[in-house]
Amino acid sequence: MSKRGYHHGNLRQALVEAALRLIEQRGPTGFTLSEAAKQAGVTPAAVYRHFEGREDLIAEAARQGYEMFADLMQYAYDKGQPSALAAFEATGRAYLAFARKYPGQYIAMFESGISVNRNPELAAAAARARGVLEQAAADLSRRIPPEKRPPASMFSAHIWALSHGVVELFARNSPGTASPFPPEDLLESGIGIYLRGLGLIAPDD
Amino acid sequence: MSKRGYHHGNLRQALVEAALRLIEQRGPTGFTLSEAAKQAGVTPAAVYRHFEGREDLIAEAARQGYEMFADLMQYAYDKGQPSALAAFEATGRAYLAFARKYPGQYIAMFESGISVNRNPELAAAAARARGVLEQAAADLSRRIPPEKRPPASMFSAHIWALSHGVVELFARNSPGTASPFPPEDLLESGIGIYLRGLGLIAPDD
DNA sequence: TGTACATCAGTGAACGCGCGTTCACTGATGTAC
DNA sequence: TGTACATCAGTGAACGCGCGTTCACTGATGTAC
Repeated sequence: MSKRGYHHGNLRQALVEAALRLIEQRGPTGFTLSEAAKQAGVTPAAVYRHFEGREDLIAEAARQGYEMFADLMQYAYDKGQPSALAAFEATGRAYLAFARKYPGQYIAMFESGISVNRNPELAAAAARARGVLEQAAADLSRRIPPEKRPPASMFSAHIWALSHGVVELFARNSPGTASPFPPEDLLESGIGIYLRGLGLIAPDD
Repeated sequence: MSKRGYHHGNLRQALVEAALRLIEQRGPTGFTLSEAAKQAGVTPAAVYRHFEGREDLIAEAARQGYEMFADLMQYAYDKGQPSALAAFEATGRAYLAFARKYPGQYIAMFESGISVNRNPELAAAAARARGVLEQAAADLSRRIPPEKRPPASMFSAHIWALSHGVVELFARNSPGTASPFPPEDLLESGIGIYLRGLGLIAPDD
């Protein structure tokens, strides 16, 4: 497991990590295969021993991101059990926590322009992440009388969209505007109002 | 006003339009100054008679987008008067309508990575757009008892985030996943539930 | 109406650059005997 | 334990490309007289 010498040891993962660092610092545009290779201490040509090319490297970064994302949300969901409400709220918080803690992965997943259907492993990881949120939404919506219950997938799409919007507009400094509120508060209060609208928490909670 | 010949006539605007077309087709990454010049029937060097460079051209495309965006939302707001609720809902719908109708502008504004503070004109246009939504939110929230009323800027931030999230995740085909619902329905139902949560529309509407 | 001239929007050639990708190679590693 | 050899992860040079930007120029346009 010597890191020095002609053979790297674990170049594949080192390249993914360099790519994540670059994507985080310079955005998906600023990322280059050559720079990632350089940061891993290796010639650009060496990358082709492990990946098909630039896009394939980004896709692997995104895949790893989705795996972590799904794990994190699953963990939050489990921890909130047996309360469906607690599980759901923890899952929502995990979304933002992930975006904050792993910005490189988040950007690779949602802003790099790579399709989630690029390869089966990536698609599977993304589906798993989506599944956790939908499960949490389904659990919670079972408490709503069936005739006024929205489909669980719509419910979770609302929360996903709100979370994503908060991340993109207020949790990143890119638009130049300082966010008016801490993103965590913004998301938490938004979800709170939404759940009240569904009758899932008391109006004067 | 002859379009042919040595002098173009209105090259500046032609370049902006070519840029918008390219941004729409290939994303902010795929856009190049040279290609925009070519599409406008002109040498790349000619661009420098009208813009400082590539970024400046994108910024102008975004500025025009913000102006249209603000106009559209202002029009929707006015049209919904005197009902605060109708005005607000129309404004929300205008958000999505803009994103759909002017994808090039939308991408230049929100996905190109250019800062809204890049130049004063751009900042002013963006502030005007934000102002319309905040006004609509403030009007509407006046109906909520003061002690349980969230700040209007938080209120409008929630709606902006939800709208933006719906656009990014479900109104574009980029993630590869077919959207589970029409984005318009998703946004309308999401806003409906949210407003119910604020007590602004009847629980069993 | 005609001529001289200033203006300035465009040309076209050139630049240096870093990119992604390919290729024949080399030398470190690990295994068979 | 030592030697021969297969494997294969990395090298380094080369490629063609299109990019953004600069520069001295040219020729169309419009105005003054």
